[in-house]
Amino acid sequence: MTDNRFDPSHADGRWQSAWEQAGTFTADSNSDKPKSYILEMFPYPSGRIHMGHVRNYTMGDVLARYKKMRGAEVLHPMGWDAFGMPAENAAMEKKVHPGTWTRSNIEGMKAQLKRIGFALDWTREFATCDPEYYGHEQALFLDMYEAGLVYRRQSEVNWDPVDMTVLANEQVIDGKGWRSGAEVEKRKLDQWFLKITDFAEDLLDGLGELKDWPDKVRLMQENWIGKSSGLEFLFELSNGEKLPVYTTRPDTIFGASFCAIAADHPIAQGLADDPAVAAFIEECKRGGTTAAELETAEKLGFDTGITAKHPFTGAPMPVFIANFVLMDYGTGAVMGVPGHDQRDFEFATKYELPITRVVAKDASEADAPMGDEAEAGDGVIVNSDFLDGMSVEDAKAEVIKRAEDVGWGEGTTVWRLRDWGISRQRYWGTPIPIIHSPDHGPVPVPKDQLPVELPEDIDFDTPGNPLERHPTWKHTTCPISGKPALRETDTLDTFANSSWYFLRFASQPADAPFDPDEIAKWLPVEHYIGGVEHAILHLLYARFWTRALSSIGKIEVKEPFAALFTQGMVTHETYALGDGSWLSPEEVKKDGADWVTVEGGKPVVAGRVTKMSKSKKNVVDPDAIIDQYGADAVRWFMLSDSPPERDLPWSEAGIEGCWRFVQRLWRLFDAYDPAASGEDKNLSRKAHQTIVAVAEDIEALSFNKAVARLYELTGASEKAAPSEARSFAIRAILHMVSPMMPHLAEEAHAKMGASGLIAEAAWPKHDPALLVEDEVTIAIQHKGKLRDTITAPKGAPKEDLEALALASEKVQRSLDGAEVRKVIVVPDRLVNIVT
RNA sequence: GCGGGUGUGGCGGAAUGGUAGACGCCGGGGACUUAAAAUCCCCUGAUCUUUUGAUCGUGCGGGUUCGAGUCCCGCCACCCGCACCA
Repeated sequence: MTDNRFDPSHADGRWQSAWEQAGTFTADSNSDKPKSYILEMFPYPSGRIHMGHVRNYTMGDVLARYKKMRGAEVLHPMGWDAFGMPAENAAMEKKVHPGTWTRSNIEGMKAQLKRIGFALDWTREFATCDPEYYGHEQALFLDMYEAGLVYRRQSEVNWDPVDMTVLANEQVIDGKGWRSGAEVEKRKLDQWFLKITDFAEDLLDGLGELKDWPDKVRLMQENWIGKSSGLEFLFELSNGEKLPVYTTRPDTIFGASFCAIAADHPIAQGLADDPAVAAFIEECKRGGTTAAELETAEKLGFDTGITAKHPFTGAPMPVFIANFVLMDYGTGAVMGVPGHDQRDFEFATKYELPITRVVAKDASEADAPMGDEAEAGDGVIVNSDFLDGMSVEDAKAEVIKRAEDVGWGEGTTVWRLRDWGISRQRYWGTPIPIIHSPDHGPVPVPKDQLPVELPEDIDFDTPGNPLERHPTWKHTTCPISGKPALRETDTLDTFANSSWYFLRFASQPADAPFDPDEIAKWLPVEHYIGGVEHAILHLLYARFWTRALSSIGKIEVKEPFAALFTQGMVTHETYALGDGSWLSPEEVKKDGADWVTVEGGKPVVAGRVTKMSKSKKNVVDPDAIIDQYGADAVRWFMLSDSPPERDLPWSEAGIEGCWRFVQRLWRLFDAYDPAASGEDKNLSRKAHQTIVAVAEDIEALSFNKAVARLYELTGASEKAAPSEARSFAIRAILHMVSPMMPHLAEEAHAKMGASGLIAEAAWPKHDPALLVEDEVTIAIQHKGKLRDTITAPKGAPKEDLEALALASEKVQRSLDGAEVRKVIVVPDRLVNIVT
């Protein structure tokens, strides 16, 4: 008996080699075909590929292979986001060079990716730690420097005391370092910044054109950019100084009863000689910034004794130092309007400051008492002199106009977005190509001296930046004077590396970061797929670099990613012993309805389905699964069942089901008879309908639906007797599953005697004439409930359907002699009888 | 607090306002086999009913409609972002 099974352990490797030898997935920029750039977020080489990568790259792979079948020249590259702190941590823990560690991880992960059979153009592979890549990045940095988009200033930074480095605001989560989890400290350091705020308006407006991005991501970016408009104006203080404040509610200015300044505001700092003031400032800094702490934090203030003169009434108002005012937003000072701002309300209540109503539902409620919270809503201005009776909107404009006329203030726009601090006191990153000259200050490294390469001989015996303490590396000469000078020892934030890699994939000349003509051919990326965790940081920075490079004439394209898709996580059930300690899936087995340990049979609690994570031991290693079931079963699993944007629960039973289907298909392909004759109208129609539907599903990234339809057509083909239509259906299935299960498809394709690679084949053609049903099932309802179904010719006239419906025995029984008042007929669908 | 999302069988999930539960998984029964694996066939929302069938059923409460998982109004629960941003 012949072994009629598909054997991935032989087939997978064979076809992977065949594709590689044929250069099947090498993108040709000079092709006449329409271009299609499919990109998944490149991985950080942390050690091993995990199921999340497999899911992400399988989706992109299906799109890439599908696009190729539809006649596109596809660019589907892969590379490595290779700089970053884990490599340095490994260096410290395992005494291995970050480069060695990274390159070895890349080698291992590349081998893993190859086993899955992704249709990647490996000729374009690079790692961001390649001197060639980061050298070009340094060139781009200098281009931005020359264009005035880079500047250096002393700034208070978020200092991570564990990682000994500066963190971007985005990398501080609840007051803790995003990686180390350590409480972030404030330090003043000279830092390099990129002027992302110059592009705040463009980045915000650009979101409107990104129709194929998830609304969620666009909203998150919109909030992050945080545009607000209002009035910035000056208060004259009793000590002769002037205090600038910013408000979005100039309409409520007559309700102001105090001013509040941040603890690190210059005026507060100027008063810090007073021990009481100094103590209060200290207290403000101590306050936590976690959600829970902020929620419950009491509004605290310190009355400076200074008063501010109200710009309209001239009334003196106390100036407080307050713990709820942030120095780095607006001017670091606010006017307090307790009636219409909740924070001000709480503050005024505590310090017994006047709470005046200046907005009311209508003019007659001007004297309505305030409740126990501020009224931030819309209404009519009251108790406000010349503003009385105006709408909030009109009053805002009027106050701004008067301030500008007299000259004590002006309408402004304030952004939540800050410039991007890119200096990192780290070794494993792109060296910032600047030389600090004693005579000329910071001087760019001449471009012909790029790349500024990292030294190999470094030590990680002590915390801090190894570049800083390297004996020779930083010593160089000033490019202008030739005198001894020092290199900048900070490296670029790793997010810089991932801010332009998609350009380098599209074009990689040796002597330039990219060729703009090549970029124009491929960009924007048609589908960009990755995790939603990059919704703000990476995606905003990448958009910024693209716009910045566009603004200085390096490229034409303004938005890098035409469509974004954020896929869900791969999850798995968790298992724990009674004491709460986690168990891996291999350590447990099912005993009837219960879970027990494999060894000892101790009872196990099957817990929540959560993201695969090492700490919960619910990780499934792709390699082990591929060993057992081959690449195609895993790929099929990744596409089945769950919609791609939702989480996908991994299960042993599920992968076994996929494995069974792989074999089912194999048997079906094996039964293929090219010479079969005879008709099978139903199967033919189903095959043609499936060709259309699966294409639509893939284009909508609804892989789970495409999978379901392929199951259906497979089932129907299995049951059908040999016919020409069945042979057509089998060929169609073969081609339609080929982007999803490419190894099986190639193997079967070859076995059927077809020449060439199915990876190079075209998507099956459907015949529109064969899509049409000639008979349809009509639902018959009585009072909106289904009573019977009948079969009728497609396009049957309404009267016929009505007659057929009324002729139904079941319908007559349901009617039970009642008078038919109305009959609704939807052609080819249903008849609803109303009594 | 603000913003966004989700809610359908034991589970993952289908369903242009028109037969709810396609497809897959789990489960049950059977065939084949010395046996097992593999494979194949049947059943599988709930309740009642001998069959025919009937009633209920898409988080909850209303509404629009001949007809609502789908549209409208009001709630609830869970998940994810952001957060003292003036």
